[in-house]
Amino acid sequence: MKELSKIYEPKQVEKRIYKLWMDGGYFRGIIDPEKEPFTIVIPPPNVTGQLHLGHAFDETLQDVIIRIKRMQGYSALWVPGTDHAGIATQIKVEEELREQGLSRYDIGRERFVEKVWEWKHKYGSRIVEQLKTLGSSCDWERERFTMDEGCSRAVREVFVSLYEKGLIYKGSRIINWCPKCTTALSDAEVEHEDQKGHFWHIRYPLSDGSGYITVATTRPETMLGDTAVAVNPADERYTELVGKTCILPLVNKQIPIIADEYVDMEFGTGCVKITPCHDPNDFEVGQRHDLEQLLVLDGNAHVINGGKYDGMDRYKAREAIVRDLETEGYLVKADSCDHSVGVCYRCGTSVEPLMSPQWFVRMEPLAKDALEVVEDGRIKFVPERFVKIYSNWMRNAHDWCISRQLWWGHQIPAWYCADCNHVTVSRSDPEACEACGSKKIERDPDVLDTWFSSALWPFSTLGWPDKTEDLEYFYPTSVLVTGYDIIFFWVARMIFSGLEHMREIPFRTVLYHGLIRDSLGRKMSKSLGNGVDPMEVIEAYGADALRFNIITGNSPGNDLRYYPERCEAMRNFANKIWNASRFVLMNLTIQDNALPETLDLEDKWILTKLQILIREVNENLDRFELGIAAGKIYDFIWDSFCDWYIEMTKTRLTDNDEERKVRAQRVLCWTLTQTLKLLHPFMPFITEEIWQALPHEGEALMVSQWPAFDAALYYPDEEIEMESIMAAIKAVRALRTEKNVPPSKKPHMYVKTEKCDVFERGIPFLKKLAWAGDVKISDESPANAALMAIAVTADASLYMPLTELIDIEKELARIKKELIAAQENKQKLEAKLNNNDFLAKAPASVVAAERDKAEKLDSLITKLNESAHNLASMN
RNA sequence: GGGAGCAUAGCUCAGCUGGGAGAGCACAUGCCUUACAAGCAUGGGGUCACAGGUUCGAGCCCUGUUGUUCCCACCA
Repeated sequence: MKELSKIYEPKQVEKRIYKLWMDGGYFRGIIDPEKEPFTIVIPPPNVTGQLHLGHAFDETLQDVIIRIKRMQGYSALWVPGTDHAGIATQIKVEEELREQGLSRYDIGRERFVEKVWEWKHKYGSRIVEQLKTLGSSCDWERERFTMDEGCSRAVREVFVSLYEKGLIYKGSRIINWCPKCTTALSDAEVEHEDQKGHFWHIRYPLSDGSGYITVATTRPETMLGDTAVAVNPADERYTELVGKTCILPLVNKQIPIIADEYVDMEFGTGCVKITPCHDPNDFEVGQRHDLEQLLVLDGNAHVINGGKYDGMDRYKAREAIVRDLETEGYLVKADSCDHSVGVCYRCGTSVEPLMSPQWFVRMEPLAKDALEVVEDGRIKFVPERFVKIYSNWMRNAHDWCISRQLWWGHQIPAWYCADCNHVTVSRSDPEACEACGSKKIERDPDVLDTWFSSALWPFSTLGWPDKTEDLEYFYPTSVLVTGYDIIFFWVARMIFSGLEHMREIPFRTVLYHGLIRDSLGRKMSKSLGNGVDPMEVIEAYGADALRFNIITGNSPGNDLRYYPERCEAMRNFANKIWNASRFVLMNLTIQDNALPETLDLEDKWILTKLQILIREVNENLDRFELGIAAGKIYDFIWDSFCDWYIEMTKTRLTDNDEERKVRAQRVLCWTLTQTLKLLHPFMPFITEEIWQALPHEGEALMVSQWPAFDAALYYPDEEIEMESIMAAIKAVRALRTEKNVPPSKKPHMYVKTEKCDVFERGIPFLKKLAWAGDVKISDESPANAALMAIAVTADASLYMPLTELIDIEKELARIKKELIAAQENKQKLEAKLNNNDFLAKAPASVVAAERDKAEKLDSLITKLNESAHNLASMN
């Protein structure tokens, strides 16, 4: 490394280091009764997907956490895996087929599913490789797939057992149907967007010829399926119409006029057309009034049972029906209006509510416990505000439609008997109907919602339904890290599934993160073309830079804007560490890595700063404040270690005194090592690379011990002394900058202070860091003070004979500015200290601290006044 | 219709259980000070959205207002 370039080149390091970890087997989760387990299961990315920045965000957070826990001595396990992603994957394969002019029906189910498996084998490893590139320390020997043998068995077991408990049922209900994906969707899979539309007012003639009743609708095409018109029973306008019938225009069918509480008298005309098969409310009304059910749209959203409109697409039918209504004089008016339209979350097509026989999970019995464990804190949400969102959903969750009219997925284990209609639901494929023994049974063609298998992920990946050792040891998992956008899809369902099947929560804490947006705050999407490929970022800046960019400045639950410039800054940081380490190595003559027996002032200072850092970082990490922790490590390395400590050691490293030299080396090396440990979870590659080059014990940084606060290395007095010298150095630098004095000019310096012994020890630093020539320390003012420039701190006045360079006016102005600021501060403090309320009510420590500040300020003001006076006399 | 988040420097964002406003980038000035110019030093720049309240003390807690983003919702 000593020979290596001035610039850190991640490309030459990352692959090699990852291999070192893999070869060492450090990622393996090992069952060890002596240790406490710490488990994370990965939110499985789509098996055929590509890593995007959202994944990078998610995985980085998990990797940071698992690496910290591993170093803290837990038996850490991060279970990786991928999701079969029903619709998404099926669509991709269908697209490929389409390029050959084929549809899935052309090749048939069996061949199609084979093709998807081929696709999975072709692309399934891509995302895994990308995760590795990012540095993810997953236990790859435990990698799982939602459709692998074990997970499939878990799915089957869960389905059958829920069915047996009556928690899964099949029924004809209104579901959300995507005409493009030609499948049912769950409520969670429907997104709502406001669209401009019309509110059509349509006259339905009364059968007895006594007039009309006017209804209003945004979807006139559904009138083909109307089987009633409803009014509110309390609505006096229509009381006498209830019980009569009216004639459905265009269809010329008599339908009843009924009274139902559901109707809002204030809204529209107060009359509602009832279409039981195409609207959830109307369905309910229909049930209450025993209305006829008439389906008028098929799976492609083409009209059926609609006479001359049959075969028309739903929008074409709407146009035609409106036109006909107008021609025939039934259309009263068409108001423009905004209304909320449900669209498929996959393809964006407007979903069609329609009645269809589907499988459902009964939510009410499952929701109760799931609600409780989150509300009573057995499962902790970070940040807490998501509890409310979760509770609200869980309280109002409708039954979950789990059947999908797809081919790729877990096929529902239900067989229908052609002879007796009995449904056989079974853990193993049946030969015959369990009720009548008939062999004429046929399996339900539908598959399960992808999220049905994801819901089992925390325990199916650990071997359930078998009672495995993994399950025994690693379940419940410790932290789940995921985006707040899938609380309902995934988190909620894992919680009730864990409780139902394991009788135990699936995880103790859920750490939510936000979405990654582009630099303009927009969601990253294919259509906008604003997506950023993490692989390209890693190629350009390195995985560590990407990781650090993502972690710093983000707080739990908040969205993150991605800024390429920030990656550059983080790359620069990596380079900074690289060069600091090069410096340490260049000067290193020792073979072991231990602190020296004697410590100098600056050593005690940096060690104290390090202890403070360790304490704070650990506190932040306990609260999942990863960004704050990372920021503090950044500051320590760049400011404390590089800009100050390394510079300070230079005075010793060039010394002839061998003992002093080695002391500096030891503290440098030890401090760097501790710092690398703290930084490792965030920037694993560069830290490991450097650590390997430093004198060390053990095989790898990633399995070394995490730093703990050590009171024996905490020297608060020396810290204050050193900071006092540093303040003097800063003041001198400022003065020199003010006067444009280059570092090459090294004037004599005279320090007047009451802390002579401290400043005696500071002489080398004043020479090195404040570019002083000879330095004299005294508690008296120099004889020729009037001819000198003065820098002032609370503990010292520093005089330099720079008369010829001084612009006295400017200097006076500067000092006066400083004086005014100090006096203002003093006034505020005085006010506080003269306030009896403050003295009486504020904690004693705060009062003492304020008094201390006041004393320091007094001293500073005196000195500034002195300087001003001197300068004025020179003028 | 219900709920939540956000509003802090030119930009993007931190800011812990209330105790003198921070970082990165950008900007200005000066430095090749033999680890690093992807660097060093120094500096300018903020009515913490607005209005009340609680408190000895508010960016932080409470109430309201405005702007903005998002989530949920079966008024056709």
